[in-house]
Amino acid sequence: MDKRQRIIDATIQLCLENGIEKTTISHIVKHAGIAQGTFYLYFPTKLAVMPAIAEQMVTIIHEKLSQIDRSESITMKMQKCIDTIFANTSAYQELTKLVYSGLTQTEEVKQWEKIYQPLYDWIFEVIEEAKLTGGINSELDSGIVARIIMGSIESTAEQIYLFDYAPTIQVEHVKNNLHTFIMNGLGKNI
Amino acid sequence: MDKRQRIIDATIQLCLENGIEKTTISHIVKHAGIAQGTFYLYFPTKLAVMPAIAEQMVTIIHEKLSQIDRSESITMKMQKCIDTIFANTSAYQELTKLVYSGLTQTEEVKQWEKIYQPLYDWIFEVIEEAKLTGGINSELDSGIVARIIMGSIESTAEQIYLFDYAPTIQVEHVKNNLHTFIMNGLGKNI
Amino acid sequence: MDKRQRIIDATIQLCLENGIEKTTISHIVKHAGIAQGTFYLYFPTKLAVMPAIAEQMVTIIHEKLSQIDRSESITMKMQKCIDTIFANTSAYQELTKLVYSGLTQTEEVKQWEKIYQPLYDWIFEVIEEAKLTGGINSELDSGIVARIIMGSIESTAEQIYLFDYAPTIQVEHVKNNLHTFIMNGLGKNI
Amino acid sequence: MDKRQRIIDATIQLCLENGIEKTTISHIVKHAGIAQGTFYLYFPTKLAVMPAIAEQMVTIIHEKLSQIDRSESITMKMQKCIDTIFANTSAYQELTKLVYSGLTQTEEVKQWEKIYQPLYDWIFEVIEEAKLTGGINSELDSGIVARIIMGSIESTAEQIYLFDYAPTIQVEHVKNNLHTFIMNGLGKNI
DNA sequence: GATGAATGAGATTTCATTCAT
DNA sequence: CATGAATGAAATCTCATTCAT
Repeated sequence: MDKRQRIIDATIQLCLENGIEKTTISHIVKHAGIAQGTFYLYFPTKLAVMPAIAEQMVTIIHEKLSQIDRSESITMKMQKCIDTIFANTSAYQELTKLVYSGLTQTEEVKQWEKIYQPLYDWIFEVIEEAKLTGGINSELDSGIVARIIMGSIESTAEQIYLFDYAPTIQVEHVKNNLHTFIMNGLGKNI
Repeated sequence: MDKRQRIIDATIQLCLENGIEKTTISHIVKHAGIAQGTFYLYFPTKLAVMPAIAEQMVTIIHEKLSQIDRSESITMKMQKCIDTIFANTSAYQELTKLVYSGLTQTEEVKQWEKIYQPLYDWIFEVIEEAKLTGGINSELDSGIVARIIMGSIESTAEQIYLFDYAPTIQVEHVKNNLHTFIMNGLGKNI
Repeated sequence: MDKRQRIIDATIQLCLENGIEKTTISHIVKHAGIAQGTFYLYFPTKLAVMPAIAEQMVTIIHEKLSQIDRSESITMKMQKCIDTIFANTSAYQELTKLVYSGLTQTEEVKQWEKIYQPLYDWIFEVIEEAKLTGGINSELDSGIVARIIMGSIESTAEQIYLFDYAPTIQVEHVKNNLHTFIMNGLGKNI
Repeated sequence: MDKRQRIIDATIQLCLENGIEKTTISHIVKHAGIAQGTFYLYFPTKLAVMPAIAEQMVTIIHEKLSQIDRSESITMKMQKCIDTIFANTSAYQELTKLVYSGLTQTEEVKQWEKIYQPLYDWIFEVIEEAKLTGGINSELDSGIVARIIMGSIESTAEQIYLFDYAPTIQVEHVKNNLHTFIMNGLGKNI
């Protein structure tokens, strides 16, 4: 019904199937079941749809993170955060690729920061809280470290699921290393 | 002389100037000073040039890392590694974007792992050596952590230079946080 | 007005002037006064226009045959049929060639039968009527003989006009032989 | 070994597989295992290979016709001629198509007459002999009728094998009609 | 004779964009 | 708001032909 949403859905599906380059507005409108001209009533270009897709994906992750019990330890929270990102990257491998290359291809790149904000905020809160409750003993800038952590989790997940590093069987081993590294990094247990 | 190299060079330069989308094969051949058809003798499509570019970029970084004195401490080496990646990402912002979206758009994705191998190996050696000389006291898997570290450095650099996070003035502050986080992560000073 | 018809007309005219090989889609659209992309809204390839042309040509011949008075003798009708096919092959030499090689080059070959049907039907009717009125005394299968006759007329006309057999001056002599042969073949005058 | 023959063979095979239009000199030389430039030492263009192919095909038919016993009756000879052409068209359906459209596409068309000469001559001799021995009582011009007959046999065979007329099961029925028609046409048995 | 990398004119094809309905 | 036929600039891609080796 909602034409805007139908455009987004069609774009996701087509890009997943054929890649961004080969997905054209003509294909999108055909797949969305709308007229050629209608596209332009909602988006100026094909790449302008990407932020909407990214937003949708970030929202999914954020919802999962929000369900984590606030009273849990930072160790546990970070564990679950890693699990969530890994699960998401695994499930939406191609979509992740899509969002990445979609965003990097345009001036929309700058929006990345804003779209990711909720995730950074979530980690930020976790760190700040841990600082207060003595969960960690860190001198680090929470805002910056939040980004570093999110980046390291994502890039590790990508290396595994997108770039084919390591047999899938070792995923747990990698996740454990990553978790230890991050907790160490935050100065936990010192 | 070498036509293949001239195609790669032209592709890099044009993509840096105008972005991937707007760089066409027609532009490339014109800039490379070769005939239209000659392009197809070396690459089947525009995107097929990307792995060659990625390789070249990794080579540049690797050469810089190789120049670091082997006798330096791991702390110093990691510092210089961060500096190198940041400098590179800053200098070749667009090329970085290019490599990223170029690689993710094709089946070549899987090559990424292989192309990056030299960089992972360099960090791996640094960690292993530090373990031996007592520079760090880590139980972590060096192969995995090498990838985590490289990922965290790159993603942080990208957030700064590509996604416009943080005013440039704070770059040193971010780098310090990143360095501390990594060294902590490795279990240094425990 | 009708873009499809304009494409067909332009294709015919250009192929008559320059041959099929040298007629390009670019030429066709220019001559038809439409945009390059418009061609592809109606036909996927140049050769896909051929069946439409064949149909048009058969229609022309069929109209001429239809004008022949039904009350004439089979001898007269066959004479006029020969004259019509010869005149047509002579006038549209290149178009005939075009239709032939156009149709044989694609999967459309099978359509030939269907397109030619009206001509076969016309001869079929003539033979059947002659059988009834005693014009001929033939045991032959009218459907099959209709095709044999049409084939012999066309191939003879082609030998003369396309393959340059016999000086033009002898055309009447050839036509007479052909007519006698066909009438004999049908068992006339026995 | 013989490069000329290898070009011809490659051209036949490739045209049978992909059609004339889509067969390029590049494909031919690759398939023939010779260098790009070598082609031009033997043929000026792709279509210039066609007469060589036609010649090859006509030679095959002519050899079969030559094996027919000279002492047989014209009725028998014509029967065997029909059988030979039908068998050939059936076996080399695609090659026939190829030769046809290949020849009609160029100025080489005029060579058709010359290439076919041996076949016309064979029928010519048969008719002339029959005239002498009283096998037929025809006033027709043997040279012209030879062409008419050959044309009618070929076009009928094509209708059956190329254009899909009539179920294969009726082939004998068609051949019988054709034979009767031709013998009648020649004035036999009057 | 034979080679095959290189050429580049020109063909096909695509597709974002418009605009009258 | 919505449509979709038409556009045409510009892209990709082909391929006959050449020529230095």
